[in-house]
Amino acid sequence: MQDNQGVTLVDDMLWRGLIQDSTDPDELRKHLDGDAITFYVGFDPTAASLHVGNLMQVVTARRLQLAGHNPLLLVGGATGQIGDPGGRSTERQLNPQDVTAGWVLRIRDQLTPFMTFDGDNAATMVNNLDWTGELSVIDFLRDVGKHFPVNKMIARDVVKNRLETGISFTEFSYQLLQANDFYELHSRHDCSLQFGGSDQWGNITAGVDYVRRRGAGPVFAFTTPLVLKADGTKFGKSAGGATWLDPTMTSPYAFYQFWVNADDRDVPHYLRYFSFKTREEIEELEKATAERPQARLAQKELAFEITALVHGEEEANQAVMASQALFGRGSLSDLSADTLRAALSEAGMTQVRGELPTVVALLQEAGLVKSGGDARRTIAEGGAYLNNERITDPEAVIPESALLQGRFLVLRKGKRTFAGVERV
RNA sequence: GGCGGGUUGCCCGAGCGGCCAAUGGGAGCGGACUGUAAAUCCGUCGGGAAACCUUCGCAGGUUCGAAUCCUGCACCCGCCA
Repeated sequence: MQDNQGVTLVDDMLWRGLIQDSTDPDELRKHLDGDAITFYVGFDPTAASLHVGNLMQVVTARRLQLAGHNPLLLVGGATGQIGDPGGRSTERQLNPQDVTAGWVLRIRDQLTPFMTFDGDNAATMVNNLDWTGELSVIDFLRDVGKHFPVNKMIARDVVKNRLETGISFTEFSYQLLQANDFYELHSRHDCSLQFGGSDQWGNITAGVDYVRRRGAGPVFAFTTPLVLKADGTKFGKSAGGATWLDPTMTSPYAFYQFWVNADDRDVPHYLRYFSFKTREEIEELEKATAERPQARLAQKELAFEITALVHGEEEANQAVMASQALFGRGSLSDLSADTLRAALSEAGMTQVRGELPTVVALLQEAGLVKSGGDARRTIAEGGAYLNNERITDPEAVIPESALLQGRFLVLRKGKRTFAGVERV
């Protein structure tokens, strides 16, 4: 598998830094750069939507499919009910089964646009509940459990880290389920490769070992690196919480802004991990950033590409347009009614009727502050703006003349949080 | 089963009868500097315009007055069995 410039899939992935750990690197290369194979990557339904932290896996699966391999996208209806003990110090709160089942459907829908489901190497959705749900306790303990030495299970980092603080048998068993998934997918779909985030390495190798113990295989695996941020904070969090892929949970505008605001030092990594641009294009962007960082060219290109991938090109264009209108140099009063409406809708629009309220009330209604005190504080700190002019009097009633195009107000908190108001 | 320790604001963590809406740190938020970046510095961080109201696991009680004392309940963590 290689493109017309002779760069193989593995070469490209190595350059991008997508391979953190792998079983036998030479074998992995032969496998991935050879004939089409079937691979799987799993997503557990632990929330109603995937977030940018999951994007690495989604995009990598797409990369492999574009290179000609056959994807199995597993949404863990079974494992999602058990809970991966990894990456946390306390027991998970189990969600009701019907909630998890609902999330499975949503996440399946969410994954769909990233992959192709027809053609020679069509992707397939699978759910481990299909083979785990009916497994009896006796069968599970005899057929699966017998292959897992507890001493090895305990030695795995994720379990070891929890031994002090506590881990239930439920979560302790998680690795058996994931290992069994690999075996089942190997038997049912001839799946020979699993990948996942580096936090999944233990679970993944448990699967590789298990397949071998059952006399099948060989199967291969690799993990993608944890996305790190230069400032040491967690990737994916931005003002107020996670950045979700679901447009009702994180608007396309906010999603676009998430990427635009990426730290200069992180952008080169993000481009490699998430973008489908070529190596030459990426290196070009890096050069541009080094020369004129304030132009944020790389951030903008990255933000557009990822937003278009996740939300479609139309939404991405809207986000760009809104960003230009709101952050642009020009005066807001120069914007047309249509542009204002569209831009503010992207940022979040609130409607008010009749008399315009005080700025404190308006800031609250627009959702920029969480209480009246918060609004007053923000104004006192000089962080509240109406139509890009700093608000100084919290009790001021907004005059009719402030309405842009006779009906819009642009509220801003701090440097970059906008909200629109439309008087109807 | 026994003994001891713990449960405080988003998180960590002081407080141990009034001066406590509760020290300190982190996160968050705002300002300055910039580039919608980083670093740094400053400010802010329950609700209320205020009076004042609601918070310190839950429910009662003692007291003029409790996060602080007592009783019961729940959960967590050690040590012993």
